[in-house]
Amino acid sequence: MAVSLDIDLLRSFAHVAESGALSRAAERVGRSQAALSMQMKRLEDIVGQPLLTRTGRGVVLTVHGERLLVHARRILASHDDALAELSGGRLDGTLRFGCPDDYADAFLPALLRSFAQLHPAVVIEVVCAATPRLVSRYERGGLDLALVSIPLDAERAILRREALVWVGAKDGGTDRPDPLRLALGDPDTLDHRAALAALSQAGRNYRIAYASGSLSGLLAVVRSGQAIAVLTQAAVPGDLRILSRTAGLPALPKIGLVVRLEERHASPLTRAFAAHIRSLLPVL
Amino acid sequence: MAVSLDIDLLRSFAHVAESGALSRAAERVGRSQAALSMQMKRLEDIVGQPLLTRTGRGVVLTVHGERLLVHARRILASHDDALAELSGGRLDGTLRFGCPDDYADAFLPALLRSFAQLHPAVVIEVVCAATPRLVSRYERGGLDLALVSIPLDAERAILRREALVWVGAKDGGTDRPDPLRLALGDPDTLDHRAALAALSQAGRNYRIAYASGSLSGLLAVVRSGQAIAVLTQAAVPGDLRILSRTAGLPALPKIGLVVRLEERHASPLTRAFAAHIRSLLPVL
DNA sequence: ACCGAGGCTTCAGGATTTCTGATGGCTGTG
DNA sequence: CACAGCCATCAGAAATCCTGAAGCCTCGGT
Repeated sequence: MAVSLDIDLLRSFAHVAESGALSRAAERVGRSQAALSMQMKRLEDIVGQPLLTRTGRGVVLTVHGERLLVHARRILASHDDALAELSGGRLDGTLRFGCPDDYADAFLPALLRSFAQLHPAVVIEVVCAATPRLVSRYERGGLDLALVSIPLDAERAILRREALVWVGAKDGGTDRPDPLRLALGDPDTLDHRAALAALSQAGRNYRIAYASGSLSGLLAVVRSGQAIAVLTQAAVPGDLRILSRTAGLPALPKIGLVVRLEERHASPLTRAFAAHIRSLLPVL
Repeated sequence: MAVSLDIDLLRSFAHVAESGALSRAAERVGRSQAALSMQMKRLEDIVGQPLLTRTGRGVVLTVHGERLLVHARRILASHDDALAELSGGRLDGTLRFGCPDDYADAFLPALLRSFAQLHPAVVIEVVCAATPRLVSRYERGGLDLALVSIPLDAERAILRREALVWVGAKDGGTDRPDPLRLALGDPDTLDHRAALAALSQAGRNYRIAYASGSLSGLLAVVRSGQAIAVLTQAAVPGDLRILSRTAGLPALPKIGLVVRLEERHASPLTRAFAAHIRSLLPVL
């Protein structure tokens, strides 16, 4: 007797669960209905539990079936991710990928290099911008795929969590001017909003010393020691200092990263890159 | 040509990757070395990419192999979870399960009921206590399995994230006495510490009006309107009120939930229940 | 009440897949 | 240079899995 589940069996099972009938599931997976019947029996043998109860019209899941379905979906999702990333022989073509500029340094090199190793013929055009701009561009169809920041309390499955931190010049003194001088990026970004929210909640006075969409301009101001800023932890360059919370600055929330794409009409290449991000980002 | 990966193939592949040699992997999975060779070829056909480069001494993974290995481990972990939860025909015996008392109301009923449906012959002894006590009890061998809270910034894979919130009596006025009156639970818990940390960071004065390990005692004090408390969101009973942050109370962090067990020498029953928690908790 | 449609299971035969054991080639080591 | 360790390949055998036919059951319409 087999001791492992089988992807094909699980896929058939998922179809059965969705359609409520072996015969309809059989159509979808392109096999005879007898085959489906035998597959389900096999699955029940492997699991050692009944999964379906046969009614006159079709079948319904047992308790064990319901639980297995949860696992089956998870396994199938991982499996499809794996195949999307690796299969299809040589992929080629061009992909327009949007990446928040604060993550570009931290993630892009590893992401692009490892994907290029897998699929050397693919050209990836990277658009770096603040998340809100990426979103609008994506929605206008100007991107195939975008990595975006979202608040942590959102519903979606978060790929990775990043801390927001206060940063200042490395040699900056420990004294903080009372109207705190801030350098802030794009006004719609999470870090911008989180900074202001944290300060006003803590009742601190502040003054915006610099505001613009340009990350490098912002960093220049911070390096000059004229202001401090809020960045995602991964974006802090080595020559800046993370200001510990002992400095009297309010705590900042964490934010989440997700990948945006329409799973429905994405090309194999888009799927492959999405799967690559999903599997790599959590461990980078 | 097959269009799906196969769990057995992936398991063989994982063994090959770990041992660096087909022959050793063959021993471990109990097949001939020729079989392993053919399996790996099959896998390469399915994926459409070379996975191994044959050296004189053994094999090493290609770039594609490395990426597949990541996915393979994920898939195998899900698969083993599925089998652990469902298989083995009828499980029976007794399991000592530790659950933080603040989650007991929210999760235990669903968790125990659905597991009982799967394995009616199993008896689960539940120990409800604050996390630190569960941990010490677990470490003394007094529990087979425990659900525990940990800070969100920990390394481990978090099963679920819960918000900490301020709660007060439903009809409590909106005025807060300046030395805030707090009711706090076990002094080592995350909620206790988070409450004090948040208040002192915000510079609020407070006074501890009640402190004890008993959650129900604590709730009684809060109901009386004599004090406010910090609870995990899931633990707030319907007759208490969550104090919105507009009330001038400092923000509280979120915390994470993980399951504690020694994967090494856990019984099938323990594994089954752990797998059950892992698959159910995120969606409860 | 009866009949037909739709649905599931079972069975036997055959096609396909996958294993084993043997053989041979290759690569480093002593 | 011979040997040991390792992998690929091959042919036959074994196991698996599918198809198509036949049978049983339930439901709904006549």
